[in-house]
Amino acid sequence: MPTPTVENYLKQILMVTLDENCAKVPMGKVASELSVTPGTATSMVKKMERDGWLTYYPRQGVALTRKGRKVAMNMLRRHRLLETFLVETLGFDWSEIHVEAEELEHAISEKVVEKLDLFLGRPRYDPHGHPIPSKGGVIQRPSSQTLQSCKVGMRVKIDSILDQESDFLKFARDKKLLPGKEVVIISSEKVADAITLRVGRNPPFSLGFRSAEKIL
Amino acid sequence: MPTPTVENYLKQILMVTLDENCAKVPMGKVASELSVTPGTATSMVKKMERDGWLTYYPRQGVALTRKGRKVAMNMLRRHRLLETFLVETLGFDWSEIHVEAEELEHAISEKVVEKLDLFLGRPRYDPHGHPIPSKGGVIQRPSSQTLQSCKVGMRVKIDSILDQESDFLKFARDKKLLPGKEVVIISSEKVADAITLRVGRNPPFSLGFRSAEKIL
DNA sequence: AGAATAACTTTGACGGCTCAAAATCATATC
DNA sequence: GATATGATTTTGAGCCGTCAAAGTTATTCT
Repeated sequence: MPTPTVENYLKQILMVTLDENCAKVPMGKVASELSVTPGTATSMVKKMERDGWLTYYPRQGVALTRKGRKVAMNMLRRHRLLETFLVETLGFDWSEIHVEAEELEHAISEKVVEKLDLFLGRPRYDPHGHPIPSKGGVIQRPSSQTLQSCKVGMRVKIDSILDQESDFLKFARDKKLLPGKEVVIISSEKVADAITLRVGRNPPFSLGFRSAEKIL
Repeated sequence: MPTPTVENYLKQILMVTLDENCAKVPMGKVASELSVTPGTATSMVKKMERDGWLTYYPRQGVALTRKGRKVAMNMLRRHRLLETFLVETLGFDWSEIHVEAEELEHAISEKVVEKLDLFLGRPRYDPHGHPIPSKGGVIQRPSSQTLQSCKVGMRVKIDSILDQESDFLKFARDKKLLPGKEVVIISSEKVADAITLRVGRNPPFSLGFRSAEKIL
């Protein structure tokens, strides 16, 4: 039932609640996130409340209803599945896929989503390492941060490695960089785009940021 | 620049001209083809004329302009490429794909179309057996080929001339280059981008490849 | 020709989504 | 507490694509 525009509002609102971890998303955020004037956001949000997608607390923000959240999750699923497809199957580069997926996610039917999911081997993470919600709308809570975002000196436990590339996984195994292990961050240079770390007593080694993003 | 709706009108109009082989598509046909009321079709068509997509002959029908035809061909290409993908890659049944492709064709970017074409191995026919227009907008007419693709020395019969431009048609008439006539290919120089041919006993003359593409 | 019918166009209206600009409210500051 | 600043809401407007219904023109059939 939702129009593509509503789907976009829903998805964007969900993404903010998700990574801001707050209950109400303020209108300003909604507007900027959707690149729309504040007035537009307000009127749109009112219509969406009228249609039961969210509840609107004037001058405070919005929160998705159960119904809205379900659709939003589904959009996220589509988006991430499509991104995976674009990279994995069509050979797109990381950087270009977001916009493409943004368009396609509204046009793709549930049936196609399913077939795509199957074709891709029911992936759990998209090329950025973000978890793909299941059909039912359940999402793996990151509950952890990427290695890239850790501060120097921190001692952290590896939760999971998002990359599927066998080369990378092999490398990680060599370095004992495995789920459950504890590592110490020795340095993290933004300019050099590299992180140096040590696992237990093994010799230290470095990782590019791109790789570091995949470690939780 | 065209909106999805305009793209639909364009594609549908092209399809009618193509398989009805008539120059002007009557408004009734436009309306029914797009499942809108006649009034809607009229007003839409007027806007489209204003924007240069087609020319509108009141109470007679519409004909695509060069610009409109180009976009329409591109839509056809997308549609058929997508249908091929849905069947070939995702394992859909050929009966269900039309509606799906109809939605996706508006959302898919040129870049994705290209990658998809490559991924599918640049297919020439879709699952229904319809020819897939090339990137340039050329469509293989069933049972005929473009003049451009003929070998030197071949003697071929003109099936039809795709261009609507009166200048070109006048030129063709002068040269007796008409449907039904037989022509002999005298030379075909890829580097010079020209084909020389003779119609019957008339003096030979040359055609650029661009023009030659329009002769089946 | 005259009338009936079919094809097409006009008119007036609406819902979706958007903007700019003015009005209002909430908060931080002095 | 009064005020300035920033966030939000309201108002008035416009474009797109659509419909229903009334009006016009062409065509066909006696």
